[in-house]
Amino acid sequence: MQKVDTKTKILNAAEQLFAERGYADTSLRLITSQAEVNLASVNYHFGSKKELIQAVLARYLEVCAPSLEQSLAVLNKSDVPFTQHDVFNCLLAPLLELNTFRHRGTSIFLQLLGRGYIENQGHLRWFITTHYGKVLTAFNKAVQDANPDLSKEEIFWRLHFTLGTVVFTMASSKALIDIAKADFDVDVDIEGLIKRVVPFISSGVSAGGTLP
Amino acid sequence: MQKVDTKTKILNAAEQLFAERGYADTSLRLITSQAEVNLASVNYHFGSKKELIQAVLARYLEVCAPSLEQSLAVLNKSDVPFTQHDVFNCLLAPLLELNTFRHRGTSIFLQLLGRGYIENQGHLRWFITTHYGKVLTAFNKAVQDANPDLSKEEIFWRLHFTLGTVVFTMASSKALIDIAKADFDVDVDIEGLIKRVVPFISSGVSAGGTLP
DNA sequence: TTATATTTAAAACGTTCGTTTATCAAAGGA
DNA sequence: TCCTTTGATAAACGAACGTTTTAAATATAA
Repeated sequence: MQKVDTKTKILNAAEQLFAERGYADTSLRLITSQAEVNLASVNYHFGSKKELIQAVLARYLEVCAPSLEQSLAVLNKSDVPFTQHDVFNCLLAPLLELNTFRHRGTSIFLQLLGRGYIENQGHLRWFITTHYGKVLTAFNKAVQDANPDLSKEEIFWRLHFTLGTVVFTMASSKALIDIAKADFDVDVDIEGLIKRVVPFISSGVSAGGTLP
Repeated sequence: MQKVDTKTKILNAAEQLFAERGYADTSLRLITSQAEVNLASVNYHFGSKKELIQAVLARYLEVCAPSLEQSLAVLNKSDVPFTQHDVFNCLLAPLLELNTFRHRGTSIFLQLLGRGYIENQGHLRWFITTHYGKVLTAFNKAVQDANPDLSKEEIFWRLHFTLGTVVFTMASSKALIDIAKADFDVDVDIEGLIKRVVPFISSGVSAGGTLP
């Protein structure tokens, strides 16, 4: 049995609890007791709770961001026209790749991202933006090219609607999956959830103008 | 100048702060200082913070729920077929009606609802469900009738996606409106936001099956 | 080995929170 | 009138939190 150092034990326990309960509702005492390390070691290794949160996210961003950038770059460099469906597919592969990086990695990452957006903590918004700026710009460009009929402003709104859909779905994915099991006796995992949400948001983004 | 009693002053200050900052991030001390009343009066008049939160929501539910029920009942009793667009329009009028009940009432109510869903406080989920059970059932039936090709399970998922879109949009409406003003120099109010989100979710709910 | 740096451990600090208590003023009814 | 109820106010309570301090233990290098 390999020895896992304290820093990693903290990160593993923290990402699980942050995803399940949110950042504010997860105390350092809960994390350290779950990780079976001392309370003070969080501040020793990470400096503060804020920096721990950023470190938890950083582990995923380091894996995900380059993969996403490359995927979008291929699409944007291409000469053949592409659809909104292609754009979302660009996101899908790098996101699902996180499941090989860690068990339930995709779900955890999207939940962490969602919690960060929902809990109004400026430092996280800033942290994500600085690490995701290039990806977001590339993604925005791809969506514009896929929907030449939509104004930039319309795209702005619809991408935020999309973000809301995904973030909310992931943040409450556990509850949704449990309800689906109880009400419809179906087993849905995170991949099944994504497969169901993509048609929804694809159709929404490419929808016609304001209803008559 | 009419005298406003302490209870109402607390409710007014609380709903504003809850909508802006969320329930957990709004302390009773902030509420009572804003309302210019004594700290202990919250527990005197409402019993606890939980009950204050429920009282804040109740003021809106009492106005909104009957109106929504009636609106949906008319639709469900009708013999002529209706579309998804009609269903959402059923929600629109009672929701916008809240703007006459209170300044920015629609926005505040949807934000309160969204915060309640996002902040995983069981008592609020329970409170909303018991007060909204009939409306939700009627709404669900209307959506099924408007989309006979979709299975109940598919509708279940898409309605939760819709909920996520609306809730997230409303919870961050202030930020979104500010960004839109800065980036596109447009003034969007809550009504404009709804007009933009309805095509998105309408198209999403009625979308075709899983993408190939 | 000794000396130095790193990591763990326990305890306490200072703050904020929801809630409770104790006291007092005002109002209402018999 | 007196007495009870209702409401307002200041003060304090106990718990939980992030963080800091202090000291001991462990690893590293000379």
